[in-house]
Amino acid sequence: MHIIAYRFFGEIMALAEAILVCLTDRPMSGYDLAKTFDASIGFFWRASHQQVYRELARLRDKGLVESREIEQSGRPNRIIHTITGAGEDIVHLWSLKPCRMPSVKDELLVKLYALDNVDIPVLHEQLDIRLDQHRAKLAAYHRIKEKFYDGQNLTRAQKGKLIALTMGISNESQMVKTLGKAITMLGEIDE
Amino acid sequence: MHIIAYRFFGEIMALAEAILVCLTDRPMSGYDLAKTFDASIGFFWRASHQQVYRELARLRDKGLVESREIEQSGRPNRIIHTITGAGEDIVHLWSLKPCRMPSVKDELLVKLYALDNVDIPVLHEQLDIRLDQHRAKLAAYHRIKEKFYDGQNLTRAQKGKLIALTMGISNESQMVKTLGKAITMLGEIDE
DNA sequence: ATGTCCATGTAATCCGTTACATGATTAT
DNA sequence: ATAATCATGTAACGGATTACATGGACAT
Repeated sequence: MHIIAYRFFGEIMALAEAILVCLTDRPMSGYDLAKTFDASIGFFWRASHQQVYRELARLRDKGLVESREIEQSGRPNRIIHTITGAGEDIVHLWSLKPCRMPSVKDELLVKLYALDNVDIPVLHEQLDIRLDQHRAKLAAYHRIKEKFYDGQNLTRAQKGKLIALTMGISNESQMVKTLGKAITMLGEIDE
Repeated sequence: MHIIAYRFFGEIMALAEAILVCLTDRPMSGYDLAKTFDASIGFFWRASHQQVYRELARLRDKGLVESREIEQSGRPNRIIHTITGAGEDIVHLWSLKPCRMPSVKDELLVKLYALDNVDIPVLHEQLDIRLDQHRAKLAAYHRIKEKFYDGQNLTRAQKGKLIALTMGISNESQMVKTLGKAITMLGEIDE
Protein backbone atom coordinates (compact mmCIF):
# COMPACT_ATOMS: atom_id res chain seq x y z
CA MET A 1 0.00 0.00 0.00
CA HIS A 2 1.91 2.97 1.31
CA ILE A 3 5.19 1.14 1.09
CA ILE A 4 4.59 -0.12 -2.42
CA ALA A 5 3.72 3.37 -3.69
CA TYR A 6 6.82 4.72 -1.96
CA ARG A 7 9.06 2.10 -3.52
CA PHE A 8 7.46 2.60 -6.90
CA PHE A 9 7.98 6.34 -6.93
CA GLY A 10 11.51 6.23 -5.60
CA GLU A 11 13.20 7.81 -2.61
CA ILE A 12 12.30 11.01 -0.81
CA MET A 13 15.21 13.41 -1.40
CA ALA A 14 13.38 16.55 -2.34
CA LEU A 15 16.58 18.61 -2.52
CA ALA A 16 17.69 16.45 -5.44
CA GLU A 17 14.46 17.18 -7.27
CA ALA A 18 14.59 20.88 -6.47
CA ILE A 19 18.08 21.05 -7.98
CA LEU A 20 16.93 19.14 -11.07
CA VAL A 21 14.01 21.55 -11.43
CA CYS A 22 16.42 24.50 -11.42
CA LEU A 23 18.53 22.79 -14.08
CA THR A 24 15.53 22.29 -16.38
CA ASP A 25 15.54 26.06 -16.71
CA ARG A 26 19.20 26.27 -17.73
CA PRO A 27 22.52 24.53 -17.01
CA MET A 28 24.19 26.03 -13.97
CA SER A 29 27.24 25.84 -11.75
CA GLY A 30 27.03 24.81 -8.09
CA TYR A 31 27.66 28.42 -7.20
CA ASP A 32 24.71 29.61 -9.30
CA LEU A 33 22.51 26.93 -7.74
CA ALA A 34 23.57 27.91 -4.23
CA LYS A 35 22.54 31.50 -4.96
CA THR A 36 19.22 30.28 -6.38
CA PHE A 37 18.63 28.35 -3.14
CA ASP A 38 19.30 31.51 -1.19
CA ALA A 39 16.61 33.41 -3.12
CA SER A 40 13.89 32.53 -5.67
CA ILE A 41 13.37 28.78 -5.15
CA GLY A 42 14.91 29.27 -1.71
CA PHE A 43 11.73 31.07 -0.65
CA PHE A 44 10.04 27.66 -0.77
CA TRP A 45 12.92 25.26 -0.20
CA ARG A 46 16.10 26.42 1.51
CA ALA A 47 19.54 24.78 1.11
CA SER A 48 23.10 25.79 1.89
CA HIS A 49 25.93 25.72 -0.65
CA GLN A 50 27.44 22.69 1.08
CA GLN A 51 24.22 20.75 0.65
CA VAL A 52 24.06 21.76 -3.00
CA TYR A 53 27.60 20.60 -3.78
CA ARG A 54 27.11 17.28 -1.98
CA GLU A 55 23.82 16.62 -3.75
CA LEU A 56 25.31 17.56 -7.15
CA ALA A 57 28.01 14.93 -6.63
CA ARG A 58 25.31 12.32 -5.97
CA LEU A 59 23.25 13.40 -8.98
CA ARG A 60 26.35 13.09 -11.13
CA ASP A 61 27.04 9.60 -9.77
CA LYS A 62 23.50 8.57 -10.66
CA GLY A 63 23.70 9.99 -14.17
CA LEU A 64 20.93 12.53 -13.55
CA VAL A 65 23.20 15.47 -14.40
CA GLU A 66 26.27 15.82 -16.58
CA SER A 67 29.07 18.15 -15.53
CA ARG A 68 31.76 19.84 -17.56
CA GLU A 69 34.45 22.24 -16.44
CA ILE A 70 34.78 25.68 -18.03
CA GLU A 71 38.23 27.23 -17.95
CA GLN A 72 38.37 30.78 -16.63
CA SER A 73 41.32 33.11 -16.19
CA GLY A 74 41.77 35.04 -12.96
CA ARG A 75 38.90 33.14 -11.36
CA PRO A 76 38.28 29.57 -10.25
CA ASN A 77 36.98 27.41 -13.07
CA ARG A 78 33.25 26.85 -13.19
CA ILE A 79 31.67 23.42 -13.37
CA ILE A 80 28.47 23.58 -15.37
CA HIS A 81 25.82 20.95 -14.64
CA THR A 82 23.25 19.93 -17.23
CA ILE A 83 20.19 17.77 -16.55
CA THR A 84 20.05 14.46 -18.47
CA GLY A 85 17.03 12.65 -19.89
CA ALA A 86 17.04 10.36 -16.85
CA GLY A 87 17.02 13.48 -14.66
CA GLU A 88 13.98 14.84 -16.47
CA ASP A 89 12.20 11.51 -15.94
CA ILE A 90 12.88 11.76 -12.21
CA VAL A 91 11.36 15.25 -12.10
CA HIS A 92 8.23 14.02 -13.82
CA LEU A 93 7.85 11.03 -11.47
CA TRP A 94 8.40 13.33 -8.49
CA SER A 95 5.58 15.58 -9.71
CA LEU A 96 3.19 12.61 -9.45
CA LYS A 97 4.22 11.76 -5.90
CA PRO A 98 1.95 13.03 -3.13
CA CYS A 99 3.27 16.04 -1.23
CA ARG A 100 3.99 15.92 2.45
CA MET A 101 2.70 18.50 4.84
CA PRO A 102 5.58 20.85 5.67
CA SER A 103 6.90 19.96 9.12
CA VAL A 104 6.13 22.50 11.78
CA LYS A 105 9.08 23.54 13.91
CA ASP A 106 8.92 26.93 15.54
CA GLU A 107 10.82 27.65 18.74
CA LEU A 108 8.88 30.84 19.30
CA LEU A 109 5.62 28.91 19.53
CA VAL A 110 7.27 26.38 21.84
CA LYS A 111 8.28 29.25 24.13
CA LEU A 112 4.72 30.53 24.20
CA TYR A 113 3.57 26.99 24.90
CA ALA A 114 6.04 26.89 27.80
CA LEU A 115 5.21 30.36 29.11
CA ASP A 116 5.63 29.44 32.78
CA ASN A 117 9.23 28.37 32.23
CA VAL A 118 10.31 31.31 30.16
CA ASP A 119 11.61 34.84 30.71
CA ILE A 120 8.62 36.89 29.57
CA PRO A 121 10.29 40.27 28.84
CA VAL A 122 12.88 38.45 26.71
CA LEU A 123 10.12 36.55 24.91
CA HIS A 124 8.49 39.89 24.23
CA GLU A 125 11.66 41.11 22.50
CA GLN A 126 11.87 37.87 20.55
CA LEU A 127 8.32 38.36 19.28
CA ASP A 128 9.21 41.91 18.20
CA ILE A 129 12.28 40.65 16.34
CA ARG A 130 10.22 37.97 14.61
CA LEU A 131 7.64 40.56 13.59
CA ASP A 132 10.38 42.64 11.93
CA GLN A 133 11.71 39.57 10.12
CA HIS A 134 8.31 38.77 8.65
CA ARG A 135 7.78 42.40 7.67
CA ALA A 136 11.13 42.35 5.85
CA LYS A 137 10.24 39.13 4.04
CA LEU A 138 6.87 40.53 3.04
CA ALA A 139 8.47 43.67 1.63
CA ALA A 140 11.00 41.59 -0.31
CA TYR A 141 8.24 39.42 -1.81
CA HIS A 142 6.26 42.51 -2.83
CA ARG A 143 9.30 43.98 -4.54
CA ILE A 144 9.87 40.78 -6.51
CA LYS A 145 6.23 40.56 -7.49
CA GLU A 146 6.15 44.11 -8.80
CA LYS A 147 9.45 43.75 -10.60
CA PHE A 148 8.94 40.39 -12.32
CA TYR A 149 5.32 39.31 -12.25
CA ASP A 150 3.19 42.39 -12.77
CA GLY A 151 2.80 42.18 -16.54
CA GLN A 152 -0.18 40.72 -18.41
CA ASN A 153 1.57 38.34 -20.75
CA LEU A 154 3.05 35.84 -18.37
CA THR A 155 4.15 32.41 -19.52
CA ARG A 156 2.76 29.35 -17.80
CA ALA A 157 6.03 28.91 -15.91
CA GLN A 158 5.83 32.50 -14.69
CA LYS A 159 2.22 32.06 -13.64
CA GLY A 160 3.23 29.08 -11.50
CA LYS A 161 5.93 31.11 -9.80
CA LEU A 162 3.42 33.91 -9.29
CA ILE A 163 0.98 31.55 -7.54
CA ALA A 164 3.75 30.36 -5.20
CA LEU A 165 4.81 33.94 -4.56
CA THR A 166 1.23 34.99 -3.87
CA MET A 167 0.97 32.25 -1.28
CA GLY A 168 4.21 33.44 0.28
CA ILE A 169 2.86 36.98 0.44
CA SER A 170 -0.40 36.00 2.17
CA ASN A 171 1.54 33.83 4.54
CA GLU A 172 3.89 36.61 5.56
CA SER A 173 1.19 39.24 5.88
CA GLN A 174 -0.84 36.85 8.01
CA MET A 175 2.19 36.30 10.25
CA VAL A 176 2.62 40.06 10.64
CA LYS A 177 -1.01 40.41 11.71
CA THR A 178 -1.00 37.43 14.06
CA LEU A 179 2.28 38.35 15.72
CA GLY A 180 0.86 41.78 16.46
CA LYS A 181 -2.09 40.11 18.11
CA ALA A 182 0.18 37.73 20.05
CA ILE A 183 2.29 40.62 21.34
CA THR A 184 -0.86 42.37 22.56
CA MET A 185 -2.09 39.20 24.28
CA LEU A 186 1.28 38.69 25.94
CA GLY A 187 1.27 42.30 27.14
CA GLU A 188 -2.10 41.80 28.77
CA ILE A 189 -0.79 38.83 30.74
CA ASP A 190 2.21 40.66 32.12
CA GLU A 191 0.49 43.79 33.38
CA MET B 1 24.61 27.28 38.32
CA HIS B 2 25.18 24.97 35.41
CA ILE B 3 26.22 27.47 32.77
CA ILE B 4 29.31 25.50 31.81
CA ALA B 5 27.20 22.42 31.21
CA TYR B 6 25.14 24.46 28.79
CA ARG B 7 28.17 25.26 26.62
CA PHE B 8 28.74 21.54 26.19
CA PHE B 9 25.17 21.20 25.18
CA GLY B 10 25.71 22.48 21.66
CA GLU B 11 23.89 25.06 19.63
CA ILE B 12 20.84 23.53 18.01
CA MET B 13 19.02 20.79 19.88
CA ALA B 14 15.66 22.34 20.46
CA LEU B 15 14.10 18.89 20.80
CA ALA B 16 15.97 18.44 24.08
CA GLU B 17 14.49 21.67 25.39
CA ALA B 18 11.02 20.81 24.13
CA ILE B 19 11.19 17.50 26.01
CA LEU B 20 12.39 19.23 29.16
CA VAL B 21 9.53 21.72 28.85
CA CYS B 22 7.03 18.85 28.73
CA LEU B 23 8.62 17.32 31.81
CA THR B 24 8.28 20.57 33.78
CA ASP B 25 4.57 19.94 33.61
CA ARG B 26 4.77 16.40 35.01
CA PRO B 27 7.06 13.36 34.91
CA MET B 28 6.36 11.17 31.91
CA SER B 29 7.37 8.01 30.09
CA GLY B 30 8.90 8.08 26.61
CA TYR B 31 5.63 6.75 25.30
CA ASP B 32 3.68 9.62 26.87
CA LEU B 33 6.18 12.11 25.46
CA ALA B 34 5.93 10.59 22.00
CA LYS B 35 2.15 11.04 22.12
CA THR B 36 2.60 14.62 23.33
CA PHE B 37 4.86 15.26 20.34
CA ASP B 38 2.17 13.89 18.09
CA ALA B 39 -0.40 16.36 19.45
CA SER B 40 -0.32 19.41 21.77
CA ILE B 41 3.34 20.52 21.70
CA GLY B 42 3.59 18.61 18.42
CA PHE B 43 1.48 21.33 16.80
CA PHE B 44 4.53 23.59 17.14
CA TRP B 45 7.41 21.11 17.20
CA ARG B 46 7.05 17.64 15.73
CA ALA B 47 9.13 14.61 16.74
CA SER B 48 8.84 10.86 16.24
CA HIS B 49 9.00 8.31 19.03
CA GLN B 50 12.48 7.25 17.88
CA GLN B 51 13.77 10.78 18.27
CA VAL B 52 12.20 11.06 21.70
CA TYR B 53 13.77 7.84 23.02
CA ARG B 54 17.20 8.75 21.69
CA GLU B 55 17.04 12.24 23.13
CA LEU B 56 15.84 10.92 26.50
CA ALA B 57 18.91 8.68 26.65
CA ARG B 58 21.13 11.72 26.12
CA LEU B 59 19.27 13.83 28.66
CA ARG B 60 19.69 11.00 31.19
CA ASP B 61 23.43 10.78 30.44
CA LYS B 62 23.76 14.51 31.06
CA GLY B 63 21.84 14.42 34.32
CA LEU B 64 19.04 16.65 33.03
CA VAL B 65 16.39 14.02 33.68
CA GLU B 66 16.19 11.13 36.14
CA SER B 67 14.53 7.89 35.09
CA ARG B 68 12.99 5.12 37.14
CA GLU B 69 11.26 1.97 35.98
CA ILE B 70 7.71 1.18 37.09
CA GLU B 71 6.74 -2.50 37.17
CA GLN B 72 3.54 -3.35 35.37
CA SER B 73 1.80 -6.68 34.92
CA GLY B 74 0.51 -7.76 31.53
CA ARG B 75 2.19 -4.76 29.90
CA PRO B 76 5.74 -3.61 29.28
CA ASN B 77 7.19 -1.72 32.21
CA ARG B 78 7.10 2.06 31.99
CA ILE B 79 10.16 4.23 32.51
CA ILE B 80 9.18 7.52 34.08
CA HIS B 81 11.43 10.51 33.45
CA THR B 82 11.62 13.46 35.86
CA ILE B 83 13.36 16.76 35.14
CA THR B 84 16.26 17.64 37.47
CA GLY B 85 17.33 21.06 38.78
CA ALA B 86 20.05 21.16 36.11
CA GLY B 87 17.36 20.44 33.51
CA GLU B 88 15.27 23.36 34.74
CA ASP B 89 18.31 25.64 34.47
CA ILE B 90 18.77 24.59 30.87
CA VAL B 91 15.16 25.47 30.06
CA HIS B 92 15.60 28.93 31.54
CA LEU B 93 18.83 29.58 29.63
CA TRP B 94 17.18 28.35 26.43
CA SER B 95 14.36 30.86 26.93
CA LEU B 96 16.93 33.69 26.75
CA LYS B 97 18.46 32.48 23.49
CA PRO B 98 17.24 34.18 20.29
CA CYS B 99 14.79 32.16 18.18
CA ARG B 100 15.52 31.13 14.63
CA MET B 101 13.11 31.70 11.81
CA PRO B 102 11.37 28.42 11.04
CA SER B 103 12.87 27.00 7.86
CA VAL B 104 10.58 26.97 4.86
CA LYS B 105 10.35 23.64 3.05
CA ASP B 106 7.21 23.00 1.08
CA GLU B 107 7.18 20.62 -1.85
CA LEU B 108 3.82 21.90 -3.01
CA LEU B 109 5.24 25.40 -3.50
CA VAL B 110 8.25 23.93 -5.29
CA LYS B 111 5.88 22.16 -7.68
CA LEU B 112 4.07 25.42 -8.39
CA TYR B 113 7.46 27.07 -8.88
CA ALA B 114 8.28 24.31 -11.37
CA LEU B 115 4.92 24.36 -13.13
CA ASP B 116 6.33 23.67 -16.60
CA ASN B 117 7.87 20.37 -15.44
CA VAL B 118 4.91 19.09 -13.54
CA ASP B 119 1.73 17.15 -14.27
CA ILE B 120 -0.87 19.88 -13.79
CA PRO B 121 -4.00 17.75 -13.18
CA VAL B 122 -2.10 15.79 -10.54
CA LEU B 123 -0.90 19.03 -8.97
CA HIS B 124 -4.51 20.14 -8.88
CA GLU B 125 -5.43 17.04 -6.87
CA GLN B 126 -2.48 17.61 -4.57
CA LEU B 127 -3.67 21.15 -3.87
CA ASP B 128 -7.15 19.80 -3.07
CA ILE B 129 -5.67 17.23 -0.69
CA ARG B 130 -3.60 19.89 1.00
CA LEU B 131 -6.66 22.10 1.38
CA ASP B 132 -8.47 19.26 3.15
CA GLN B 133 -5.50 18.68 5.44
CA HIS B 134 -5.45 22.31 6.51
CA ARG B 135 -9.21 22.31 7.02
CA ALA B 136 -8.87 19.25 9.24
CA LYS B 137 -6.10 20.87 11.25
CA LEU B 138 -8.12 24.04 11.64
CA ALA B 139 -11.14 22.09 12.88
CA ALA B 140 -8.95 20.17 15.35
CA TYR B 141 -7.47 23.41 16.71
CA HIS B 142 -10.92 24.93 17.11
CA ARG B 143 -12.12 21.87 19.02
CA ILE B 144 -9.15 22.07 21.39
CA LYS B 145 -9.64 25.78 21.93
CA GLU B 146 -13.30 25.36 22.80
CA LYS B 147 -12.66 22.39 25.04
CA PHE B 148 -9.69 23.64 27.04
CA TYR B 149 -9.18 27.37 26.63
CA ASP B 150 -12.58 29.00 26.53
CA GLY B 151 -13.00 29.77 30.21
CA GLN B 152 -12.27 33.11 31.89
CA ASN B 153 -9.96 32.04 34.67
CA LEU B 154 -6.97 30.79 32.74
CA THR B 155 -3.60 30.41 34.42
CA ARG B 156 -0.59 32.11 32.89
CA ALA B 157 0.59 28.79 31.47
CA GLN B 158 -2.79 28.25 29.85
CA LYS B 159 -2.77 31.77 28.41
CA GLY B 160 0.59 31.07 26.77
CA LYS B 161 -0.74 27.90 25.17
CA LEU B 162 -3.81 29.84 24.06
CA ILE B 163 -1.63 32.44 22.30
CA ALA B 164 0.27 29.69 20.48
CA LEU B 165 -2.98 27.97 19.55
CA THR B 166 -4.47 31.24 18.32
CA MET B 167 -1.48 31.69 16.04
CA GLY B 168 -1.94 28.15 14.80
CA ILE B 169 -5.59 28.85 14.06
CA SER B 170 -4.90 32.02 12.05
CA ASN B 171 -2.16 30.23 10.22
CA GLU B 172 -4.40 27.35 9.19
CA SER B 173 -7.35 29.51 8.24
CA GLN B 174 -5.04 31.67 6.14
CA MET B 175 -3.75 28.54 4.40
CA VAL B 176 -7.31 27.44 3.66
CA LYS B 177 -8.08 30.82 2.09
CA THR B 178 -4.85 31.03 0.10
CA LEU B 179 -5.04 27.48 -1.19
CA GLY B 180 -8.52 28.21 -2.48
CA LYS B 181 -7.11 31.17 -4.33
CA ALA B 182 -4.19 29.14 -5.67
CA ILE B 183 -6.54 26.43 -6.96
CA THR B 184 -8.56 29.08 -8.77
CA MET B 185 -5.45 30.62 -10.29
CA LEU B 186 -4.23 27.20 -11.44
CA GLY B 187 -7.62 26.46 -12.98
CA GLU B 188 -7.44 29.66 -15.01
CA ILE B 189 -4.09 28.64 -16.44
CA ASP B 190 -5.26 25.23 -17.57
CA GLU B 191 -8.43 26.27 -19.38
C1' DA C 1 -8.14 -14.01 12.47
C1' DT C 2 -6.94 -9.18 12.33
C1' DG C 3 -5.68 -5.12 14.03
C1' DT C 4 -4.84 -1.60 17.47
C1' DC C 5 -2.96 -0.21 21.89
C1' DC C 6 0.68 -0.35 25.19
C1' DA C 7 5.86 0.31 25.67
C1' DT C 8 10.29 -0.17 24.76
C1' DG C 9 14.11 0.37 21.77
C1' DT C 10 18.23 -0.50 17.62
C1' DA C 11 20.25 0.15 12.95
C1' DA C 12 20.91 2.35 8.71
C1' DT C 13 20.78 6.19 6.08
C1' DC C 14 20.01 10.60 4.72
C1' DC C 15 19.40 15.76 5.68
C1' DG C 16 21.25 20.06 7.67
C1' DT C 17 24.70 23.07 9.98
C1' DT C 18 29.14 24.70 11.31
C1' DA C 19 33.73 25.11 10.62
C1' DC C 20 37.61 24.75 7.73
C1' DA C 21 40.21 25.54 3.35
C1' DT C 22 41.98 27.99 -0.88
C1' DG C 23 43.03 32.03 -3.73
C1' DA C 24 42.56 35.69 -7.29
C1' DT C 25 39.72 40.01 -8.45
C1' DT C 26 37.33 44.14 -7.47
C1' DA C 27 35.10 47.73 -4.81
C1' DT C 28 35.37 51.01 -0.58
C1' DA D 1 44.04 47.85 4.25
C1' DT D 2 39.64 45.58 4.39
C1' DA D 3 35.89 43.32 2.84
C1' DA D 4 33.08 41.33 -0.56
C1' DT D 5 32.52 38.47 -4.70
C1' DC D 6 33.64 34.52 -7.45
C1' DA D 7 34.06 29.40 -7.13
C1' DT D 8 35.18 25.25 -5.56
C1' DG D 9 34.89 21.86 -2.07
C1' DT D 10 35.97 18.53 2.71
C1' DA D 11 35.21 17.09 7.53
C1' DA D 12 32.70 16.53 11.55
C1' DC D 13 28.69 16.16 13.84
C1' DG D 14 23.96 16.29 15.01
C1' DG D 15 18.96 15.99 13.45
C1' DA D 16 15.31 13.46 11.12
C1' DT D 17 13.30 9.44 8.74
C1' DT D 18 12.49 4.66 7.73
C1' DA D 19 12.70 0.04 8.72
C1' DC D 20 13.17 -3.55 11.93
C1' DA D 21 12.22 -5.84 16.43
C1' DT D 22 9.50 -7.73 20.52
C1' DG D 23 5.27 -9.28 22.89
C1' DG D 24 1.05 -9.39 25.81
C1' DA D 25 -3.94 -7.40 26.24
C1' DC D 26 -8.11 -6.53 24.18
C1' DA D 27 -11.71 -5.37 20.81
C1' DT D 28 -14.06 -6.44 16.06
